[in-house]
Amino acid sequence: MNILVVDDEDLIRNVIKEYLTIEGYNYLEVSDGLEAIDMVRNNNIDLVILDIMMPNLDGMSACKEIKAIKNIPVIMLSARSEEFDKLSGFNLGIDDYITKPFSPKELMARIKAVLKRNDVTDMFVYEDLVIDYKGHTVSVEGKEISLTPKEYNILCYLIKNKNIAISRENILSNLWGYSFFGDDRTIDTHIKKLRNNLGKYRNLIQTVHGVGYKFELK
Amino acid sequence: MNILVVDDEDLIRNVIKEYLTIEGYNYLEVSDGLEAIDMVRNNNIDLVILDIMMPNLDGMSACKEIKAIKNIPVIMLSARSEEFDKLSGFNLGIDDYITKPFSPKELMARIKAVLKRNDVTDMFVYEDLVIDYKGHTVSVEGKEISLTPKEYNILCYLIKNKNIAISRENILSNLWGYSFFGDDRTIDTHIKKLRNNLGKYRNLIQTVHGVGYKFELK
DNA sequence: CATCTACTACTAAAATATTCATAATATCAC
DNA sequence: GTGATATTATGAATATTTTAGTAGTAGATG
Repeated sequence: MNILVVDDEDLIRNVIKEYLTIEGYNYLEVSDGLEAIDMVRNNNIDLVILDIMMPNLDGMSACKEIKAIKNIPVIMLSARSEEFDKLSGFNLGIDDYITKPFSPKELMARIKAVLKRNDVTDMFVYEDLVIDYKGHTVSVEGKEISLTPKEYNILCYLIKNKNIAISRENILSNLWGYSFFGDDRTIDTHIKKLRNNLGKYRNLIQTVHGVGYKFELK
Repeated sequence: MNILVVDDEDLIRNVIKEYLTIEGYNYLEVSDGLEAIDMVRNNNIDLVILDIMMPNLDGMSACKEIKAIKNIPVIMLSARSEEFDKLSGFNLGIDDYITKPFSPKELMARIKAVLKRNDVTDMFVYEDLVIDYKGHTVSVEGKEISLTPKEYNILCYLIKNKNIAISRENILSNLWGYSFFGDDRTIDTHIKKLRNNLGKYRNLIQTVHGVGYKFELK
């Protein structure tokens, strides 16, 4: 289990490190949100502990990005004075929350709980189309199919919004970040490839003429 | 708006009742989780306010059940001492959260906010004519009918203005966006096709001679 | 450097929108 | 009511828009 700790305070990181190591977790650390995103993108992280107040990129934004890259559990840290932030976090998909100063023992308990909880739910299954979010794999009829990151992300995004027609712009702004000024139509190409890869499940991705696409489960 | 309050303390219920009534909401109450589930199953509840600590079935479990029955917003209540419970709620789809003791005014504000957030009014239902705005689908007698974008948009627009006669110009300027220099009469064709697609509901779209069209619900 | 991925441009195909001629219907003056 | 007139409905042909598919290039990755 690789756990990434993101906090700009050395003291905090060191305390958490000590406890994580004792508990047998693999420990990784960075000190701001941007590095965290990089880390998640390039390493096989299983859980992120994220401070809210950080330089470069705050915890909320980082959490959003992280969840977009890979749906791994995130536990947020915050100073007691930031109580209000709690609420705006509800929609970010935060998995747990703890206020500073916290007891390391409590944090460990929460990590265990979150990991356990996510063990069960980290799958999408429809007949024999299975998506293992943790392993980043998709299989059809028991056979793993290989998707590119874009294909995988689009699939997950459509599934997350299943039965909802999603516009190309929406997909772009959610999966490309905010810096893509290219052609909408690149989505079509990804969708085409995705459909081909999905084989007999290709028609779960419906085109909504004049709007975009939709993952439809009856 | 029917709001269900689930709490085993009479005092709390009464306070909330008083405020909800003032605000013009319809108030319903039960005192434990099991009753709450029953209530949601059999009544048209729009929002649930749910205490965490309750006899019979705790708030967390009740919330999970409720969300499974019907996707209505849930606001959780908890005593300050129950801080721990906050966390495990994150994955239950809780819409908001407030700790006791709370100011009724704040609770009202949250209710309003949650209702607004959830009120995308994403369905239109008349007998077995159903429009799923999110999914961009229309079904009659349980069967999905396929509408072109223009047909769909016109239908939605007429429904949005139901029982009001809408001129062709009005439709054009609202749904075509760009300045359309073609023939008004293209609307007639769309209406014709729309009516055909609506099958037994074709006559909900009435012709208002000399004016335009109207979606009429008696 | 070799390979995989993302993107773009272009063409084909499909779906949709519009026009137009004609039939049907409503409205109104009488 | 009747007929003249205006308005709407319909069917079919045509134009336009949108999406799918193809292929190639740029760019990233390892």
